[in-house]
Amino acid sequence: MTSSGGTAHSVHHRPGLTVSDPSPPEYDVKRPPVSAVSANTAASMPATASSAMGRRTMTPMLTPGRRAAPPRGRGSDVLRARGGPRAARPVSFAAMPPPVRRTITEPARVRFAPSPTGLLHIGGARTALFNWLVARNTGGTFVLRLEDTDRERSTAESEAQIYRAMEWLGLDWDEGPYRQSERDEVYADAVERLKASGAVYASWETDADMDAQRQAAREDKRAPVVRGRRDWTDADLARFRDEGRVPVWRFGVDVGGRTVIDDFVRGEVAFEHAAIEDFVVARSDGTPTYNLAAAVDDHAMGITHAIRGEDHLSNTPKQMMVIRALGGTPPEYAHVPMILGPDKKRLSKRHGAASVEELRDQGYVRDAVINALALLGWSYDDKTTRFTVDELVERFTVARISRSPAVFDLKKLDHINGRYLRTLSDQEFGDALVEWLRHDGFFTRHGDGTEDLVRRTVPSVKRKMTRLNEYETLAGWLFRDLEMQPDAWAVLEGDVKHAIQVVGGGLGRLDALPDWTQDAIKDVLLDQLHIMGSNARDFLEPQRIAITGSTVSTGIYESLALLGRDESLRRYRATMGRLAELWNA
RNA sequence: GGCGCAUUCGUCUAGGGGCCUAGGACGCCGCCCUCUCACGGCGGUAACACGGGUUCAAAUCCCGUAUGCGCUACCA
Repeated sequence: MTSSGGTAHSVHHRPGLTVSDPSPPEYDVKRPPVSAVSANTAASMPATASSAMGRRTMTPMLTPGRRAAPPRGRGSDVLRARGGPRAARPVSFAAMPPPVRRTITEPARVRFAPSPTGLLHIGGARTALFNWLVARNTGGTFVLRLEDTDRERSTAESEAQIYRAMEWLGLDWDEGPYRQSERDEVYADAVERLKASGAVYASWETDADMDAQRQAAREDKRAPVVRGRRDWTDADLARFRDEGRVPVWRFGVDVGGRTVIDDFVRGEVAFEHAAIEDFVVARSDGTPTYNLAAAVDDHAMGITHAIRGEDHLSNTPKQMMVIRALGGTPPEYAHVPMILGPDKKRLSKRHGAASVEELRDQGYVRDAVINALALLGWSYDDKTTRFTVDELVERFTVARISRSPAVFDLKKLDHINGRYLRTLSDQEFGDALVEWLRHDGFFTRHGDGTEDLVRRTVPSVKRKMTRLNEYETLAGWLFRDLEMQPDAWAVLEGDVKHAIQVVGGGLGRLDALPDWTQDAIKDVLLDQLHIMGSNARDFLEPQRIAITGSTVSTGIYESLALLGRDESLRRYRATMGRLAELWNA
């Protein structure tokens, strides 16, 4: 394998491009179910949120020398030419092996580095998940780092929300959270070293100067890059100082070079330096910019693999340059595709349940969300769509991350959520439901004593629910006095005479029923149905409405059993009363 | 404007020259089950962006075009 990342100017060779292997093609070799990674997961599988969850202590500054350099060898990379050699016959160029997709097998030190400037939305959560999966899968380390160098936009609430969302998802981090705002010395030190080596220079130009440069380049159809003058005379400098000008520090890009990223998901991506401007590394107030801080931290924290959104791809060469100028080796990169809203635009608050916490509030459960997130931009094979978290940990590999952006589909999440809920035992479902209802304030509204009743409804609601927030509409009628919903009343009102006959018939039989069990209720109602010669729907639907006031509820027999004899009969009579009133009017 | 990335059913995707008259899942439609809504079962609808090239053979490789997205800040 060539050195990934590639030094500037380096030429990259693909070993496979030289046709030298005469070994017979391995046709029909099914893709190995998983790459070698699963072997070492057993030991690292405490997938349950355990260790570092909530470990909020700040580990002090890390410096490059602090920990042993992580293994960088690629000897263990799985080189996998899918499908094997194409042609056994005359070797033509068209038969060259396909691009190799590597994966990560050695213990990886990865990081999730959100900027606390808003909600953790599903795009960020997905990135966090992928990193976490790689860490757990390889027996590596998951680092959480807050990129809060933008003091204006970073907020404590946002930071807290990120922690809450990650904890809910069970994405426990092993180190951190580090805050860049608390690592000033690290960046200052790095900038000093860059100054000393001449990698950066003071740029005295005004904003107007730079805008003019960019504008000129643009009109010239050239890359809109900016380069500061480095040949000011002493007199110039003296004048600037007199004027009170303060320089920014720019990275002096080696204009003739190029940087190649050997990306895990995109393959080799090359950038000519001529199109990269001398980017600012330290602002005039001395604070670091993103491209400096991110690079310095990845290096200082010994990050071996940077798995992040594709929006960072274009900035990657800058970060690689910084790290190299510091004498380091950049991490390897995997740029995952963006997640878009239904309108194919970048995800934002406008897109409904775009934040992780909103998903929870709407009654989606953790495992379903994880499952859905994992399938956004990643797949295991051509069939499998359900995964437990443990299975994801075992099977995830960056080699199977897709390259194109994905639209997040709530309908699909609904399906996964419902499917997941139905796999739970009644006990587990009850626990999840009660927890969610408590969080939603259900017991505040209906009283703490209702938990027992909620649990008794579980068998009736479980297979009907897709989201936990549907409980209220399905079973809410049980917890309040009879409230006739307009659409339900309309059904009875549509044929008052029939309604009176049918509801009255049901009431008569139930009133005389000796033992109030679901089976007995069912028998007697069905018997009455036959006696009246009515069809099931015409007879049974009014019964539901009579006691629930709704057209949507748990099953009718179950509902009556749950309500209890006295309350059921009371509601029947109330409904009959209203019907009689209407009839007499 | 420059640079980069991407493009398979409405959506998520499988696919890496012949296993593809393109597979799965969600959605949608129909049927069955049925006390509503669901669930479940069965069946159906629907895609290789376009144009060239390479090849006996292209969804797959190459080139171009189009479109979308990203970066292009003293934002991250």
